[in-house]
Amino acid sequence: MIDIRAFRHEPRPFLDGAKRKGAFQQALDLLNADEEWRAHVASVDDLRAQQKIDGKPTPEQLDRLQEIKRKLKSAESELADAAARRDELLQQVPNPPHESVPDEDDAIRHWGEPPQLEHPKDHLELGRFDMERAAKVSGARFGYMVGDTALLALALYRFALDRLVARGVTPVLPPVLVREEAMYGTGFFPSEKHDYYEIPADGLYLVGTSEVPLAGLHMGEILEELPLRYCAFSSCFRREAGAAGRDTRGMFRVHQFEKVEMFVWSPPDESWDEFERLLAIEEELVQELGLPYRVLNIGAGDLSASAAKRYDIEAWFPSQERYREITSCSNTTDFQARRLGTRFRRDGKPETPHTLNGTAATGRWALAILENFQGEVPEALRSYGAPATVTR
RNA sequence: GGAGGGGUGGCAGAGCGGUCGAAUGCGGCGGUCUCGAAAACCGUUACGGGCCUCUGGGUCCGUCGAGGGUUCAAAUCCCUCCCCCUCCGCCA
Repeated sequence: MIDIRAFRHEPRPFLDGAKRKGAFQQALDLLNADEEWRAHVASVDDLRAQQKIDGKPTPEQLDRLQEIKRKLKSAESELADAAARRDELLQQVPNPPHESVPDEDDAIRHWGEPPQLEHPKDHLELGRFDMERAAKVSGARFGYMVGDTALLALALYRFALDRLVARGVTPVLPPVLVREEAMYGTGFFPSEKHDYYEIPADGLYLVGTSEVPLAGLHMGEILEELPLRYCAFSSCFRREAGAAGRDTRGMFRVHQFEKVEMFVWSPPDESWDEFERLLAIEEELVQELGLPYRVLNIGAGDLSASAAKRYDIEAWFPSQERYREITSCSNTTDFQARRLGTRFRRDGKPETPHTLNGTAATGRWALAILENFQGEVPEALRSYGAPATVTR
């Protein structure tokens, strides 16, 4: 959520930002709801102050105190209503985009050359994926990766983890089943609730990304030292309810995949440097694998509510003859941290840190590797257990 | 899954209807002492919100796992939920 006090103090940047993300009216409404809320806070606080008394009250005092109690009851319920309206709007006002965010997606850089292939085979023809049996066992949009293909994917995750650890990033194997609070705190709920799997019997949810358990790690804490740089390997689960009819072939878009995700807690004044560093790490990984790609500076309208800026890397997919997303990294500034209730101490005073996240490898990378090199495996992955050539 | 025991400040741990945001100890920070340090001693040390502000702060309100309730008054009494620990069972 946004910093309501900053918004109150200087509304313009937040209103402009909300406008770019299509939530101008909500921001305007919030300003009014907040003013109303503050009026109610004042009257309730005043009544409570009158209610204070040391020791036993005299009979005359008792009459007055009972009268105050009655007034308080209605004042408190009005306050609760005002707070609910304010909070609901507060959830809807997005993090303003950074000034360098364009209106439309902007390809800021290309690297590598798409391979010249007469008749490129796609990943299903190159690797060993068993989609039919997965459908039998789990349903549509699940897949088995078998043999060399499984080894390729595992080598990829281990490679990414290894490069990150070498940079001092702390590796984590997180829980992937989380409580509702973690989903709210990270901003995936309530807006995208239908996109994730729920375990009703236990009130838990399967995470769509390990960003959730990584962000949740320091929920409600006051951190003593920043930055904190983590990466996690986990399975990710997405219902992708609205995606039917698109990318249905093979493992390109499935309900379950594995991912190595980076997550950083940063002091506010360093987060834009951290952000560029995350992108640089992603590019180095993709470059070491030799995948041709482009970098997109994502347009304001495509940003999530929490992201102030986002870079995607899109790798070339020969079978589709186009660039497709393989990473996404965002600076959510203080938006997500405030919602999580995470702070850090600087000069003895608590402040809200910035959080950032970015992809360091996913199963989709394995598809890009198969398709771009038509079954040959990049040197970098061979020491992590992948065969030189993937056979089916 | 069964049976017990607990959740209080950075940590440990008192308090069990008003004088309690909360004893005491440890830790942290500042100071005295010292060539310096240790020890000792003195002081200080939770978070959030509203309003005011000479941006140093002032003032009022809230917070003792979370949410409800009883009461003029709740860390203390009642209800629901969450979490942790111990023993047994089960399991990788």
